[in-house]
Amino acid sequence: MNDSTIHNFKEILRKEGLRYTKQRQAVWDEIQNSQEHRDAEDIYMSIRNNGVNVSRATVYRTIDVLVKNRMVRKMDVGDGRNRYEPRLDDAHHDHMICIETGKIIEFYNEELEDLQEKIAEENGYMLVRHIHQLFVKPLKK
Amino acid sequence: MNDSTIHNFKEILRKEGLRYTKQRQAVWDEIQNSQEHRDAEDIYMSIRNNGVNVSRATVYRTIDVLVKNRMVRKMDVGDGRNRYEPRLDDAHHDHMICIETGKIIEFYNEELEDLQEKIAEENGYMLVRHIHQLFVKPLKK
DNA sequence: ATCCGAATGAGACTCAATCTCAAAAAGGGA
DNA sequence: TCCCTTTTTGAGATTGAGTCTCATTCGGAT
Repeated sequence: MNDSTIHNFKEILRKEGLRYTKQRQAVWDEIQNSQEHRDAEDIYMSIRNNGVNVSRATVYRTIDVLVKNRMVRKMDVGDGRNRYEPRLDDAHHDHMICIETGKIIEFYNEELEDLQEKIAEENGYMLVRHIHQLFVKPLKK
Repeated sequence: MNDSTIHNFKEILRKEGLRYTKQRQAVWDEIQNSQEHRDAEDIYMSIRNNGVNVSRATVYRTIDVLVKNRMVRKMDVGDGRNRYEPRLDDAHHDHMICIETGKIIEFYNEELEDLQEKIAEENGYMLVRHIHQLFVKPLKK
């Protein structure tokens, strides 16, 4: 974590009328510091292993704030546990999930993004957000 | 339901080594007869209201068989309850969900389908299946 | 009609996520 | 700094979709 991110995080808490606590900071640090796609239990355990006392309730509550403020992205990979990743830049991407290894690959394709907006508009709607996951398996060599 | 669908359903049960029961038929009838995107509880309640005694366990178990045999499509709309719809023809489509009304609109776009395969291949993978949902709101007039 | 393995169903169980509420902590004021 | 009010925390209870258990019932081949 660096000064600017602490600052931003505090700003968001202020904007939301929430107090700054070490538990909330720990949740944001934990998500921010590992650029992976982690579930809540994983985040919870890591924080505890780092010596910060925190409860699952607080982890979930803080994640909600972070998601609402677009600092964290929540993704449903279809196995019943949501995964979270930091939105360090604002660059959007979707995910490809290997059904053999469980590996998650990020991808971004401009044409795909444009096409989705076009489809929504053709139906009289405006695109707000989307879920897009490709379940794949390795190409045979 | 008509003769050909009963026939197909029985064929599938036979292929799977499963017996034909009125509960299994009732689940398939219920999904097949309403072309909507319904959750398991809804399907379960409708069958009971039609006077057929069935349990949730049987509803879920039968849905699994139908999904496996591509007679029913399972969709995760992200609210924790899966929705099911009959695959009457084999035509694939994705969904657009209006965040204001909850309405679910089906769409299909060839270009989009091709693009997804291309993206998977560019990354060394083969596309197996995908989840694609557009969350939209009505265009202002 | 009989028989035996498969199917059913009531309710227990799982597990991620949410809720409860007493106790602890934040932070503004003096 | 200490006080005081309000918010936050956390342990454990609760929820809810979906799965599992196992005694009982049923399908269907012979």
